[in-house]
Amino acid sequence: MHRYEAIRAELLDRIRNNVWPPGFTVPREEDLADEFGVARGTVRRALASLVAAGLLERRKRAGTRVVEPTSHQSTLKIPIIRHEIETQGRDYGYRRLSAAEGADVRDEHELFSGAALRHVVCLHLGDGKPYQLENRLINVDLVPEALDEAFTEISPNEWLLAQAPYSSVRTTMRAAAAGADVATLLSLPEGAPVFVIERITRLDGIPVTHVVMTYPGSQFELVTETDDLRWTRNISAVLAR
Amino acid sequence: MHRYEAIRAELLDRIRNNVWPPGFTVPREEDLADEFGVARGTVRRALASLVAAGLLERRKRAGTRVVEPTSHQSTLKIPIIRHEIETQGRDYGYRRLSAAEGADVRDEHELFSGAALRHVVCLHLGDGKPYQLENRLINVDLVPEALDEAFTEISPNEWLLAQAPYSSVRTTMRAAAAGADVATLLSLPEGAPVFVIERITRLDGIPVTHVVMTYPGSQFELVTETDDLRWTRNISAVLAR
DNA sequence: CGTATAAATATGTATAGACATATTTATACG
DNA sequence: CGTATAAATATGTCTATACATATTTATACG
Repeated sequence: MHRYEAIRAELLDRIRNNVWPPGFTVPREEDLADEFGVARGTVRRALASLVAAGLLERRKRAGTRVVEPTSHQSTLKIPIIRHEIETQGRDYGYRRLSAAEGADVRDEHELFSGAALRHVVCLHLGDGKPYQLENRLINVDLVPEALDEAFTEISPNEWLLAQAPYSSVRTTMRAAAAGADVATLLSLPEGAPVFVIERITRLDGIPVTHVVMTYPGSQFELVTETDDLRWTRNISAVLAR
Repeated sequence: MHRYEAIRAELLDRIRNNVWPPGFTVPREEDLADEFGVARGTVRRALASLVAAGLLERRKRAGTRVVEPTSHQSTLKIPIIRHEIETQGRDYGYRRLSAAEGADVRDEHELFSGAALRHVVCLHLGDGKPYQLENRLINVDLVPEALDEAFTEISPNEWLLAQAPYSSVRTTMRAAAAGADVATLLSLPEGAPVFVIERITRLDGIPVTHVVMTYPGSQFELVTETDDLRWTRNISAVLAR
């Protein structure tokens, strides 16, 4: 175990056991360095990792304080769906249902402010059964290559991830009831619960793509896991049954 | 802008524009330090932040490589529900529905391996309307103070966050149909879609508490946002309509 | 007594160098 | 020609020091 790790563990222990309660101002770096017999840089490293974990907050001159616990925090990873299905040892299947461009495409959410769009609807299957419905708009002003791609073999999700750079992402998750059309496509009774992930991806503020991914509620769940700290940024995974 | 930030921005640019494509081995620290005219430590700092962001991976001696983009990643924060409701400018209401202990409590998931348990069911309201149903088991072998708390005024969620230390958390999210009992408590028609968050909290591997939180599907959504990088750990928020 | 100004100070950035440690690469050997 | 062994090397850890910069704290002033 490295010195900074040992120091981090010790500091974490003091926080966990309320030796340093929420709101407490931690001793300054120099004093901690003296206490542990290390250089200031080593203490700084331990402190930085506790800041990243959300346990401490620091302000220049004002010092370092223990954060009040107010929320659970974890990291969420949403992988390429093909990998997700294949990881489970199931057969991945893909079907493009429709593709449109130009005047045929309506920007319902008025997100793209008039940009030329491509609209693709497709279905991802696991062992032949519907697993995810992907409904996607692509800004072809920003990604003109999308016009040359039929998306009959590769899904827009995967294609875009490889092609298009982006700078910010907004992900929304919700539960909903399947409408008539979605129910048919996913082989569900109308009104059945579905898990919906909606994502808007931007490059420097301009929307690149908007996607609504719909999963049968009975077959899908999102799992994130954290370890090590009182709460922490961390490894996570998506599982589905 | 600090030097390490400028360097990070430049490296990020090279990755985004495929000057350094996925799989590419980045020049060694010393060469980068020479190129930018800074010390090795400064380059290391820029590289470290890109590793944290999931864009680079490094192995001793083997070098630094650009990661293949395989997933979207974001940070998820689930706040204390009272804060969540109050932040929206709505009236927070709380009602304990039931509390049990001892032989009355069944550990359906066989999670606690025989530990003494406390079982609390309660309802969180926004402007008087049901917002979240909280169904919780607490390991009183680990948190004996939970026996002295009636939970008529403070919710177990909030009480535990202040009291009990933990080391790992597993969060599961899914869409489901409301059963008869849940539907009644949340004032929903039976079979209506609900958003379910289930969380198991452990301390050194031993379960501290297990909670199932159920939200009306029509009123709740989870939002996470990232910015700055191709993909990134980052600020996030929970919104609900 | 409040307010502007100056001094003090904890954190933040950056440097340069020494040594440790995984891995890879080169070399020698059976 | 494959395999064990030694050398080379990129990243990782740690130290010690200098200076920058928000903020706070103390001081002087109207």
